[in-house]
Amino acid sequence: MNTSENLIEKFRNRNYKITPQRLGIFKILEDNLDHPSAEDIFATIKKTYPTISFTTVYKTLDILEKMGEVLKITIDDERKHYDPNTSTHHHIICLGCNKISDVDAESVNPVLPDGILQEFTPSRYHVSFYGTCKNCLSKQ
Amino acid sequence: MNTSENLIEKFRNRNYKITPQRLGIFKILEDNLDHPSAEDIFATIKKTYPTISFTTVYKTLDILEKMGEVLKITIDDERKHYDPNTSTHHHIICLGCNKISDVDAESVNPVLPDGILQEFTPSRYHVSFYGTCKNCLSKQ
DNA sequence: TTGACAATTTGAAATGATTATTGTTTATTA
DNA sequence: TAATAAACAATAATCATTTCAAATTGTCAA
Repeated sequence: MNTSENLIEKFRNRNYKITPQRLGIFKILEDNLDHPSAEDIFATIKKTYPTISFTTVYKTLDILEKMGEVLKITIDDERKHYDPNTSTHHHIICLGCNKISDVDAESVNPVLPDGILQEFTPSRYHVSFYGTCKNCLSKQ
Repeated sequence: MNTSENLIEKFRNRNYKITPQRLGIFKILEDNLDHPSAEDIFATIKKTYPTISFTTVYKTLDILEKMGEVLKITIDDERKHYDPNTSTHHHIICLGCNKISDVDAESVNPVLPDGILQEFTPSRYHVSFYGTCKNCLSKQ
């Protein structure tokens, strides 16, 4: 989980420029546990920079993902979500409202069978839990 | 894993009509371990029914998914894949060529922490492994 | 076996997320 | 403060998937 200062430093090291827009996106991501979509981030930063374009948001998120500073989560059918917590952990999504919460990594201990290990060199894994959140359950 | 006959029976029970197109899709899915995308299925069935439309393929897959007869897999960023094996199991995808293979369920034993269980009622889970397949590894 | 009808198929157009292009603006550094 | 390379905003394009409105067809009762 990076601070904005962290990301500024890392961008500098790679000769990426620090623009107010990028800084704004860093700040939104800092300590963010909400797993925002690109659209969520766009909507939030638009309050500060009303002229920012979607392209800038996607571009910045793309750089961050390639640098390994955010995870792109594919648990939701509809759209991708971004997570600044890049340490191994997992997610549960509500099938009613699509709310995503973190699940600690300790709860899972996957072992790949030999057959797979002969065919693949694994690099990481992610567990998607599906369920219904308290709020959606009460509405049913 | 359903046979075509199985699916015909289940469609009959729900008063869904058995059309040649649908039957063709059932046959493609039967014993299919390739995790085809909608496009893959479309391309295959087009050989038998050259006039079939993409809409029919999506519609049929949608019915099958809602009936619980196929799983829609979201492991691949680019597109969804369909799996006629609906028993709990997991997948590994090659980051090079997007090839997807099955991973037996026994290899994984996730336990949700209490905090999550107070917020969510879980219904299922799926583990996505990411790695590189033998073939792609040799090309690097 | 046929006819009626509702369900299905088709093809075209729409959608929504994401990416590419282009000309303008800006962060950086000398 | 000017030079310049990078990033910006706007717009258009792309791609997977959905929607929609005829035209067609599977099914079942007569």
